[in-house]
Amino acid sequence: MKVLIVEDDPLHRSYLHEAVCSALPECETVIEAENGIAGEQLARDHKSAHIVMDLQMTGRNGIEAARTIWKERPDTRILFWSNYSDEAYVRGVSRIVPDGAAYGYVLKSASDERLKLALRSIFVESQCVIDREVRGLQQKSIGHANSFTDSEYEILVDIALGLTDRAIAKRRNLSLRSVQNRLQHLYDKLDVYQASPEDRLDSQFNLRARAVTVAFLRKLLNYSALERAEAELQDWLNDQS
Amino acid sequence: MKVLIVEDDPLHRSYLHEAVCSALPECETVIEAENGIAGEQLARDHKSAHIVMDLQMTGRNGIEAARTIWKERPDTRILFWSNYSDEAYVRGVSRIVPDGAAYGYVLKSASDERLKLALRSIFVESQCVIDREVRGLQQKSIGHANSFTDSEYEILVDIALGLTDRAIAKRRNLSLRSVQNRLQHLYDKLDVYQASPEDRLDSQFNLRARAVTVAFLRKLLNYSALERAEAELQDWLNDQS
DNA sequence: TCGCGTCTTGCGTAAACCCGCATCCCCTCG
DNA sequence: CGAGGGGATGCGGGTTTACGCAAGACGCGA
Repeated sequence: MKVLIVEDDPLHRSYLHEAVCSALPECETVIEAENGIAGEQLARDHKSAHIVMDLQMTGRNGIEAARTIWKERPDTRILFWSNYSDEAYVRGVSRIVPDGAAYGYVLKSASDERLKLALRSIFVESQCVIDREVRGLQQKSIGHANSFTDSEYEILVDIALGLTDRAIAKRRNLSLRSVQNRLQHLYDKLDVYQASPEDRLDSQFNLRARAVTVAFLRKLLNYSALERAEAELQDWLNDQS
Repeated sequence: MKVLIVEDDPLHRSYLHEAVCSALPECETVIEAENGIAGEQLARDHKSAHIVMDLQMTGRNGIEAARTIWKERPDTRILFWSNYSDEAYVRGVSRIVPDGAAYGYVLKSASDERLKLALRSIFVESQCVIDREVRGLQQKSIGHANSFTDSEYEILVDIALGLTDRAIAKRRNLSLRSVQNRLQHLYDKLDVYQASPEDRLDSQFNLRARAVTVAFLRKLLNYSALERAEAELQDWLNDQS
């Protein structure tokens, strides 16, 4: 068995290395990459390797790297090991995982035990292991109450990128009014309407900008999500030319 | 000599602990805190302690913690040890450092040597040690060309929070037009006007939202800055009531 | 096949934004 | 002390947003 570790923090990398060796005695090779690009390359070079991947890396982040790796070899087993359980990450991951792939998501705050167990479950038993906390988010993200549908999330990203209603309409193939319609749903769900109930009507807030802010504060969006979205946007803009 | 370490990642914490012991043999006590709140408390309990602090922590982050610590004891020596050199962090730190205080800012990517040298310089020699890369930012942030004045930064934060022009005017004691004036300067500097020169005039972008986005992508803003700004905003809103 | 909820569109309006043009005020520099 | 530059304001108007109202469109069980 081979394991590829993709993690940019040297301390965490060596900790992982040790954890892998101790949890998987049958593993004879451990390879390390310190960023997403190198990780993709090494994954190509070592076709049979299982992967442990950090999500937050500078440059090419874990989600992007995982996407290209899975694109080339969908049955790769990947364990995401992250500091955070931002909804943006969780959503990002579940958006790219191929059907039937075995993968995992454990938080860095988890105990040694938990990490080792996850390593064995995924790489030996081919089981999915999702951290309880992350799982909670996924559930909520599907159960419709107070959570976000894909179309709402989509439009959230679009305004976060700074597109106009018109541009969104063009991009998503909708009428102007539909875009605005979706926006209203978004505003409702994000509860952007200032907590001041019987306060004066001057709402103080620019709904569009405020929506992005509260999404950020709620971890619905984060830097990495924005970065990816911006890249996609640029692609689209080029196609448009 | 006493040293207080404030850092939420256990691996980094123990690494720091070791670095401190080896760089400062004269240090007889090392105390650890795993978040900002605990850090503030321990700083109160150990008046003479020097501090090494992480910036990015969940809950109360390093900048907030440092601010209250410095408020109570302005001559405390603090070494910030961070993963990033986002302009938002650099700006946040230099905004709160008291006159004449000895402090430091080194990146986690720095070598052992660099870290140990910084520890000795600050805690023994009372010198300021700013990482070269961070220093670069600070300079640029003062040299006016293509950098941001405080008033521009201020209004950037305000729109990032989602305030309307009117609300900003009230908050900053400006006329509506002045707010819009500053906004235009901001848009200029952020170069929000779509890179498409001779492209069709439909600018695709909602300037206000786009400005926030590019500020984020350029690390002029980050989560922690938003969080702080939001807290200040809430205070202000309450005063308004 | 009917009925119902959800999503999409149009129309129309009031409010918020973006911004060129033109004063004023204040500070600095020669 | 006068010239010049930068920021604060007013005025005016063209755009874009936010959103109520209402008519279709689509899908899905009874």
